[in-house]
Amino acid sequence: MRISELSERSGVSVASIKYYLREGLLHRGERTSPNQARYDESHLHRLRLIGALTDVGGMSVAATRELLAMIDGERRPELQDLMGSTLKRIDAQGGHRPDVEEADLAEADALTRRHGWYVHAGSPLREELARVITAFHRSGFELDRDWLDGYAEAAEQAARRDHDLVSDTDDLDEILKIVVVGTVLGERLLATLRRLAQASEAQRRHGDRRIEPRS
Amino acid sequence: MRISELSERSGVSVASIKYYLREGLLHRGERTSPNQARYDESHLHRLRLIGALTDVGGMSVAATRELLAMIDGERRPELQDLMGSTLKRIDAQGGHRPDVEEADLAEADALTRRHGWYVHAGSPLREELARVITAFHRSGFELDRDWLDGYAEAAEQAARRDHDLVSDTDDLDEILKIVVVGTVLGERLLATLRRLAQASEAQRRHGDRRIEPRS
DNA sequence: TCATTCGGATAGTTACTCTATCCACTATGG
DNA sequence: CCATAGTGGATAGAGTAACTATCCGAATGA
Repeated sequence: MRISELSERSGVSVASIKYYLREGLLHRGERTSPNQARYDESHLHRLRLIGALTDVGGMSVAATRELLAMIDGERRPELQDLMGSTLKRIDAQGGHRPDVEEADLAEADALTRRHGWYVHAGSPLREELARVITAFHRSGFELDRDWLDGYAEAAEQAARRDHDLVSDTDDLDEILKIVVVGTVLGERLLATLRRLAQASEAQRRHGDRRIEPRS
Repeated sequence: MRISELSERSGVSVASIKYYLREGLLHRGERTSPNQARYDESHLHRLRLIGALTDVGGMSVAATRELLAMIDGERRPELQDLMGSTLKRIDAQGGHRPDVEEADLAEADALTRRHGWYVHAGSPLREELARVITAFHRSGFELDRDWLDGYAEAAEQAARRDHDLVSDTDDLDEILKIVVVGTVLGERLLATLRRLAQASEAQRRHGDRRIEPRS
């Protein structure tokens, strides 16, 4: 098919497709002449994946390109690197990092140790966890230990589910894709479910009571 | 204190503080003369909160303003509205919404029904859940029912923890603040913990095995 | 044939988040 | 009391991200 049909079928504008081609998120079509190319189903799938990662996953185009490059096997990472790399969609362009306090790093380490998690000392995830803890503190919250542990258990449960899914297959390409997409989309899924559960829990505990305007 | 001291103590540049003032995220200082104002601790706290929400929470300035307005009690929302509104940080400016497929809405409803969650038919969360499910499908995944339920249980566990925290107090202002900050920062916390748990689980299941380059 | 469409390059647009400059005025050290 | 550095506020500019529009010459298709 040609670019206009690809555009129609994917719902992505021709201009945007060209943009993704330029940016290297989408592989070029097969050239049939110096200025004519043919696209196929693989391009359609790729566009859908790009849409899922950017729209729902909230990833930047740059971060999406990196992730897709990993899926394509151009740079085969360790699982840890891969998860660290997806952090970049929050960092935006990874420029600034609010300083992490030493005490919060210690709190982060204590948490992971309580749960018996293996965390490399230089892991970006370790820093990120400390940063989130710092953010809580600077917002005026002291973190309850039980609350943190509850969250960690919830995270563990989700992670176990992810790996159960992976265990079904031996195809490395498929595993990688599941991990990548599962990390990004699974995060949105978990966040949305948490909000639903919160709203439902509020209903359950407080019935129809609303938060009233202040007197 | 004057603006330069506020800047030093908060680590936010004077220009940025002025920007937040302009944008209505930060309340004006007490004017002591036509062109002189005094700032206090409340401004410092607010700046820290802004930093937590934007840097760690990844929220836009516009979305942050809305959330802060709710905390300030200018518009007292229901819990559901409030959670829905935080979705906006993904929407960016709420412009485009990828169409949700009917079947995915049904799948979303089935999921919430299985868990006995109360979800209003017009809830933005219901649509968002369907959208995430659509994103999975369009990325080439069929969602395993057990996997989804596992995620839902994890979300429920996290939500219960949040409400345990809220139950400690009767101060509506405090509850609102906990819900808002807890929703945004808690999401980052849960996401980070999930990645840590994933990495750790990978280690546990596969030992030192790496993903090797393709032969 | 001849208007339409194509791929590709380049330039322009919009939105967001700051940052820099300007101004009239104020506080302060000497 | 004066020089100078700092202040609040307004306005304009800068940098980035993610498109979007325009242009071109070649190629397709009725």
